[in-house]
Amino acid sequence: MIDIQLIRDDAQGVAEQIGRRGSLPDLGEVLELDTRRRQIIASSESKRAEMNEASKAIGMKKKAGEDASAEMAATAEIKKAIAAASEELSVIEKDLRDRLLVIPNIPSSDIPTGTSEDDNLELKKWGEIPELSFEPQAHDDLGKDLGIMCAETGVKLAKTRFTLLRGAAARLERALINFMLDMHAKKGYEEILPPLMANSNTLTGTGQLPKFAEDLFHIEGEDLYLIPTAEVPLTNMVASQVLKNLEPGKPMKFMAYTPCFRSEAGSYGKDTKGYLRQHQFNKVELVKITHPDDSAAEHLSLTEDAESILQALKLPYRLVDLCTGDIGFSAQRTYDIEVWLPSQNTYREISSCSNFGDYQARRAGIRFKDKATKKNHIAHTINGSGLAVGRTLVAIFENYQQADGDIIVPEVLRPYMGGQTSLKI
RNA sequence: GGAGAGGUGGCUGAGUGGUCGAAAGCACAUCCUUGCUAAGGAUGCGUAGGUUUAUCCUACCUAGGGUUCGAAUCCCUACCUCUCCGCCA
Repeated sequence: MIDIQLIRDDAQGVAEQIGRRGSLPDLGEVLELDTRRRQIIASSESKRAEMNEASKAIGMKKKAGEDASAEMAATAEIKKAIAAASEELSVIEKDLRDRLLVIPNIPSSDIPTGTSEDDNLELKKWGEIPELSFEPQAHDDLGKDLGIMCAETGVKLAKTRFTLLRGAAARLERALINFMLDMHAKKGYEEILPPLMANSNTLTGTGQLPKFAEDLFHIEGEDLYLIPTAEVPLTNMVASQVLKNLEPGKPMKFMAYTPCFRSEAGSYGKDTKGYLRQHQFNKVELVKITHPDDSAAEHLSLTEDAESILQALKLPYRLVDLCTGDIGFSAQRTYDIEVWLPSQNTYREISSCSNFGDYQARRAGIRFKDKATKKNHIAHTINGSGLAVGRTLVAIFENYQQADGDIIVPEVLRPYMGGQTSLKI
């Protein structure tokens, strides 16, 4: 949620900034509701004060053994007025909240304005694109030939967009998970093993609900959803809390390996082949809860933490600053890391690292106490994939493939693979 | 799933109809003491909203309804927790 005070101060300016995403939000209704809300609060609260006064007087009289029936009769009218006002108020507040919840975050002022990924800004490229003396094969063909990546079996067991890994691929996926967690542990992230389901309140905190319910798998008959990313449980761990020790330079850092579940509604026909876009995929997620003063710096360093995995695996990638039309609903700035895929002759997203500013934290009620002023303020939240495990496996298959269809195991992973140096036909 | 008990501030825990936003202790902060010394003392210390920004008002004792002039306290519902039984990795 964006700060209502910003809209009060300069609705036009806020609308224009959000408008950089592509469509201008209508903040007029919000502004009207906010004004009306404050009017009703003012009048109903003075009525309540009157009522409290009267009740207190009645109590005194009764205690003194006097008759208070006249005073008691007089409260009836005040009571009616309070009831009417509070009913209108609750309607207005719900309406206002519902509207605020579907307004996206204000994009950072210094990111490129644009309408699609074509307008994203490339910040850097890392690594050598492999010069192959043969036509590179797609990862799913390589996996199929090796007998270790079985799309048909996944479909048989569940439905389309499910894949079963076996043997060396299953082990490689597990090796990647352990490798990533071990790397990030050295950077001070605390490992978390969260629930894989979350309730609607939790999903509202990070912004998936109410607007994007159709992207989630819902558990029938329960207020529970399968998590689309570990961002949801990790960020909401500290929801509704006032953090006592959050200072600049001392962010809270969490990481988790979890499967992620996405309905992929609206992505029909996109990436239907292969292991790139699945209903279920593994991811190691990094989350930071930070002081507002250093969220930008912590965002950069979290992105570097994600990059360090690709560097250790020697996989070529590029770093992209997403434009206003491509960043997510809750984000104010997002750096995407895109890994090179030889069979597609292009870079594909493998990590998305976002700074949400105070947007998620306001929704989730994540605050910290400023030690100097003793006031509470809204914290900032940051998260990023470190990395998407399935897509990393894809990148290894493709970048480490040999002319004969074998796949070399990256050196840093060999200790996690029992010393195995290659996956062989 | 069956039976019972319960949900109060960062924590422990009093409070069963009025002056209770809530005793006490712990923790925390500032200060004092330094022959009670891994201590003693003083003071402060919940969250949010509104506004005429005042040591003013309002709301909040899991959540939502209800009774009452008045509810942390009584009633109903939901959720959650604990104990016992059953089941189970």
